[in-house]
Amino acid sequence: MLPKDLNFFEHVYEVVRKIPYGRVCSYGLIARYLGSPQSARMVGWAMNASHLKDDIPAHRVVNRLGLLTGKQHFEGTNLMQQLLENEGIEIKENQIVNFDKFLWDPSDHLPV
DNA sequence: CCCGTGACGGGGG
DNA sequence: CCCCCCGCCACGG
Repeated sequence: MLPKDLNFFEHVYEVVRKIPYGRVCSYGLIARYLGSPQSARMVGWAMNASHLKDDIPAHRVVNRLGLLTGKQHFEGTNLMQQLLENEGIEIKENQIVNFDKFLWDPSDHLPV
């Protein structure tokens, strides 16, 4: 799957929809799972466009260090953090505490 | 058409 | 910790 594929965004959305409640994933892992490891930016772009759809848990996508780099794109000043905290994820200084415990890698749970 | 700008990530200094 | 460069590519000016 290449980002040139017109359905790249849709494939990203399919993966994001499968991130379990209370877990998070990174842009890079999603790109890697889709066979386009260099296209993490496009995953971010897909999230940017995802606000049109209401069935995509975009708050569960963070950067590779567990930082809430996308929070500016959510309403208000703290919606992304609040949504994650509602799912039992602790955040300190914009960073998910015990990130490795919550990280969900699609390659470990979804078919190739 | 070129160019700057990114919800990114890896590499190097 | 800081910085820069590169690959990636959609979008707007």
